[in-house]
Amino acid sequence: MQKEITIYDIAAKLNISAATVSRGLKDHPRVSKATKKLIVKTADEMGYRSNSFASNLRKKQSNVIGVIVPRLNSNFMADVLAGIEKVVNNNNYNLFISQSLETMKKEASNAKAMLNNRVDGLLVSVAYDTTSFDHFEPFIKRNIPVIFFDRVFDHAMCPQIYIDNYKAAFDITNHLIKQGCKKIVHIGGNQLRNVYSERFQGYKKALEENHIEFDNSLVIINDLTSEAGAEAAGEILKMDPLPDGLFVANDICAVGCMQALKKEGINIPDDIAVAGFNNDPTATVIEPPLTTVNYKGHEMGEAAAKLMINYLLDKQDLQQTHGLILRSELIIRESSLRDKSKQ
Amino acid sequence: MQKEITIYDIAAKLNISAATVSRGLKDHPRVSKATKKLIVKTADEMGYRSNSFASNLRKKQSNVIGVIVPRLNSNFMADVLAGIEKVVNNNNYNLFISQSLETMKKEASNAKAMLNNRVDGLLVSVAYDTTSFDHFEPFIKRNIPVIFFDRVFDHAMCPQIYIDNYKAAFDITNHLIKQGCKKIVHIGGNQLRNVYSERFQGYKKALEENHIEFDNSLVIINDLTSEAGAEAAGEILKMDPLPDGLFVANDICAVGCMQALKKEGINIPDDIAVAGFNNDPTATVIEPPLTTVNYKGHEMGEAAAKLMINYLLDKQDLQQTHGLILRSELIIRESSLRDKSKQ
DNA sequence: ACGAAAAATGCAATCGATTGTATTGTGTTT
DNA sequence: AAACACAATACAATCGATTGCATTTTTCGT
Repeated sequence: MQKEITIYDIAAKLNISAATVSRGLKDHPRVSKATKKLIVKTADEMGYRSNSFASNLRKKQSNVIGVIVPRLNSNFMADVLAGIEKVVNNNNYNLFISQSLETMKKEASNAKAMLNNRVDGLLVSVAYDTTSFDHFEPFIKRNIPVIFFDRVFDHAMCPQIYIDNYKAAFDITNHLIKQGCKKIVHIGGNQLRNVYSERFQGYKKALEENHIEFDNSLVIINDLTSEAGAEAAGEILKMDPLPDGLFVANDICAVGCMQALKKEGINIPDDIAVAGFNNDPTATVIEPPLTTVNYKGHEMGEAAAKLMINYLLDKQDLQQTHGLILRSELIIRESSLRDKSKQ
Repeated sequence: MQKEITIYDIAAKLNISAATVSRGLKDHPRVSKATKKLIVKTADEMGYRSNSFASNLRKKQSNVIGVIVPRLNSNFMADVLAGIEKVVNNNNYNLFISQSLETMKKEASNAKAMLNNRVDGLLVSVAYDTTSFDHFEPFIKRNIPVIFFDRVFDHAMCPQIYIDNYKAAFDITNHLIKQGCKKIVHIGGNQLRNVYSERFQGYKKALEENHIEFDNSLVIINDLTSEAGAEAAGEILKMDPLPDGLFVANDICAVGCMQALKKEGINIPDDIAVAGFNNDPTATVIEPPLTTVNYKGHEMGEAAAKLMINYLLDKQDLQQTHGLILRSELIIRESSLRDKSKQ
């Protein structure tokens, strides 16, 4: 194994100073074109690679952006990460990625690791049970930007990127009502999280506007997994009379619930019209295909990363953009579409 | 914003040397317990965080492991990453993650970035069109371990982690034949990649053992997306007589194909029995549920990460473990199960 | 209480790139 | 040919933690 080449080795070989080599390699205007060319050529020949540790130490920045997500193995998050990676990579930054596995404890320890590894910025979608901001305070104190996406946390110094969950939930519930639903069950997630509480509020608002009384016994809160969906189906089937509509806060859970309902002979959409949220791949595979809200993770990832990069490059004021609301769209499929002639 | 605290600040405050502080912080045996406690306490009070740049520079290691995958937004890869992250994180390493987007070009540029960022090791699942090892050579030259998983590349210095694709494909094809299939179509991916060529070979071998003549016109090679599956369905429907079995090299494509076939009135499994590969979430949602090969990405990720960590910690010989074959299992569902009484 | 061994701490070089300032070199003007 | 401007390059300090070796302090046996 060869010894690593440094700028000093290059300098020695060319009989010039290391300072000039350093400047030459990064295209500094104070180095003549001829010398530059020679330096680059020699560096190449000698198999030089810049030592980022030394450079980072001196420059006090790492060109690394940290990302903390609840889980890596979720379709939505994978999309988001793909979007982030694309932007970050195009700007010569690198990504540190870790998952909180939905607990604040791990989220905090991840944040600490990111801090010690001196990320230049942090992108976060918070865990299911995060209630405190303490683990992010050290970043704020040091002026390291923290940006929240999707599952956001309110903090004056942290921009947020999300969709209008309230409106989307309102629209989709409204749609169910228009299809003739009068008794609509809502399956939601932890109300601590904006995404789930807003979806719940949107649902309530739609009921209200349509003069349907809100009934708390029609609300089921769980962890929105497929299994939880199947369990919820059990609860639904016990309701008397049966509900005629169902709005679930995510597709995975909606699909799990649909499968269980179908097994019990429930006809969708005629007995119960169903709508989900997220436009998961399974939504188009289930029969009937699931009405849902589409919001592209890839775009959200790109938006979050771009905001971060712009801040890091221009040092523009982060507080100027406090919120960034991305577009979402209602996708109506057969799971909620009733034959108008029957009504 | 406060100035960052260094070991010198701590040393000054305690009237001891920076060397002792450094040793005290990392629990070096040559520092007395009393001093250690004092150092840690003071560091804590002063809000000290270690400067990883300086430490890395001196120690010539980064405690970072790089991962290059074809795509982040695939269910399987997300599982793998979750597994990797878990192990790596438990061992105080961090993850650099990037995606090649299935092109060797981006894979090479990612590898270069990883090299310059001085990862301590590299985990790779190669892109669709990777034909050369050149971009990994610099790692080998520097003794930086490179481990391939799932989509592996043959190289004497690089351990590989994968499942027995050949056997799994053989078994699943065999299963189709046992269900009475005589004319089985295979939809496969780029034959450059071990995973797809081995699945193809396993399919051929099963035909051979069952004295069914291999027919190249029954083989469709595409990029295994859902859309490609739908297209393939078109080709299948043109075959005369229709095939009675279908083995697809991944579930996403199989599901896309099934949906298209069903739309044309094909009955699955009675007209055509179908089997996929991967046990994607959609496999249990499609109707009828899809027979497939289950291999857990999470486990594969853990295995790859553990091998890497063990090497990095113990500097044990990497070449000892050249291949690590993980278990996979055939999951038989209704898409391939024919009523025995009918046969 | 003395010397030797053991324990605790300090010294100073090192890792490699960056950058403010100083110096050298080149060319132009008159 | 002297004087000056300006381009090109060199010098040397700096970033903060680590570690081999030297030095000081403590412990303990006799």
